[in-house]
Amino acid sequence: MMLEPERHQIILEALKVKSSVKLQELVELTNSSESTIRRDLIQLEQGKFLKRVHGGAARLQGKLQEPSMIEKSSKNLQPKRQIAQYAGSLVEEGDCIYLDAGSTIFEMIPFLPDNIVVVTNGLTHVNELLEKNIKTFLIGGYAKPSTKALIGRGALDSLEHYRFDKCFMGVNGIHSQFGYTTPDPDEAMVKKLAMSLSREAFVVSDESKFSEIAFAKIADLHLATIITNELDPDTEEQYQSKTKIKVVTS
Amino acid sequence: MMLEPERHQIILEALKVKSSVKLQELVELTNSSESTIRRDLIQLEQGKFLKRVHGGAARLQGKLQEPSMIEKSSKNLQPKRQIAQYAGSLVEEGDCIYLDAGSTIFEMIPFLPDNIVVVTNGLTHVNELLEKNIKTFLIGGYAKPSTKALIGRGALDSLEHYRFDKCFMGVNGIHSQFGYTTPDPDEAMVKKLAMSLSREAFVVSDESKFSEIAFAKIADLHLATIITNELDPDTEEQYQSKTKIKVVTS
DNA sequence: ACGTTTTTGAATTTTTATGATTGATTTTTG
DNA sequence: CAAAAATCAATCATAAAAATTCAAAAACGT
Repeated sequence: MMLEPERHQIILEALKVKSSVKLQELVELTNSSESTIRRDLIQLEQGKFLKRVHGGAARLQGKLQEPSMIEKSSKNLQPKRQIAQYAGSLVEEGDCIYLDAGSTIFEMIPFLPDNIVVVTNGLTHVNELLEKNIKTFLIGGYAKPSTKALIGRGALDSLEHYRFDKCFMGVNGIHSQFGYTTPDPDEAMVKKLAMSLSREAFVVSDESKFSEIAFAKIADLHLATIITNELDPDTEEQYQSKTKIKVVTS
Repeated sequence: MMLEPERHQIILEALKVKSSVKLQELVELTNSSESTIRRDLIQLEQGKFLKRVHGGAARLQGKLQEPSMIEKSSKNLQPKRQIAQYAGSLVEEGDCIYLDAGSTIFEMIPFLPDNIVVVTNGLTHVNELLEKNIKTFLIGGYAKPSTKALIGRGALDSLEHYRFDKCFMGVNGIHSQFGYTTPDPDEAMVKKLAMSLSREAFVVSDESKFSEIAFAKIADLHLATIITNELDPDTEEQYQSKTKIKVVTS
């Protein structure tokens, strides 16, 4: 028999060689049954690692698979969606909110009510927002090629014209002493300003960011409510004392 | 048997070599039946990957194509693309330019040098620009759902922070008396401001916009150089007297 | 070791993709 | 302009694959 992550690895590796694989090939490759492979494919599709087609699976174009992405299987992605769903439920009709760039926040969009106004610095969010008929404003700024976030002076200038009921932020590090951090100082400034313009700020993050420190500081812990999934009790207690945390359980 | 994505890939590869393929060729290439290929072609046409023609399928020229297509002699280029190519050739290395939203201006992007800075209000332009490694800034503003252009007060505020060597504009009407016009007043304001911030302004348009008048006025004729394709001699003379016109011939 | 939960594989029903067939439409040919 | 040839759209039967269900096996925590 074969462990689940090992099979997933084999499937993704097979898709690196060819742009599509037949289900039967995967059955032979892994010595598992059809049913098992099917279940694997369902999981991997949900995690946006591949596209399922009749007869097998195909690589999805547009997304390059980073090695780090392969390791985290769909197990880490289902919780991510749960967090997003909860965060989305905090937004009320008529709200005016700021959405930070990045994939974590992107996941929230399907769960937003549509009678709201959204301001964002995430280029990738716009199509999704407009399809939901949400009134969308973009701030200006330099379009960062890697993340398609708008940053820099233009972004800060644009932001100054707005005030928000709520804002939702992605971060790279959450640390009890150093607060919220992210690698790019320019991005940090945008996040910091957006938070200060909001009546209520939320940091949306999975547990992997806790006790991490990135290069540039955004703000102190107490300036936002953290929305995350299950933590080990020690960590949870440690942070509960510093700021509000909402733990989303399955 | 063969998986669907694999067939699709073969079809698209075939269209990279030749500008059109016969259905029968695809049948042999893929060992599938006519019906299957027909169904594939319908799908691919719906996805805007090709155009279906009697007897097979043809490449469509609107989409972004491989760099090979840039090398094609100008005689094969459609008028719109010819105009775009000429407009692109006006941009010099080191320039800082403004690109208006809209499909006409979008066509210019493949013909731009990459050592430039671009500011734009066209959301759809950004991906294309970044893929060419062009330093790209977006202005802020309301994201208009139909055209994905950024307009409104946020757009005007953002623009004020920039100055441009050149700007390239799309318009809906060019009229010897009423000047340049476009249907949306908010868009007109953005265009007007961008033009006034540029050392040199260019209106890029095919001949269909001449003598047309849309609702909102952008600017007088003499404030921009018009880049267009062949006009009837009367029209050309009429406008020559009011502003500079570059007529691109095949 | 025991009961519980999760994972797996086989058997089923349902759905889907395919290729052949038909008649209609378009293009080519005389 | 009409007849012939080619291509197309629509329908249908069938074979392949997907979803569903259920029981056995493995992993897990106590």
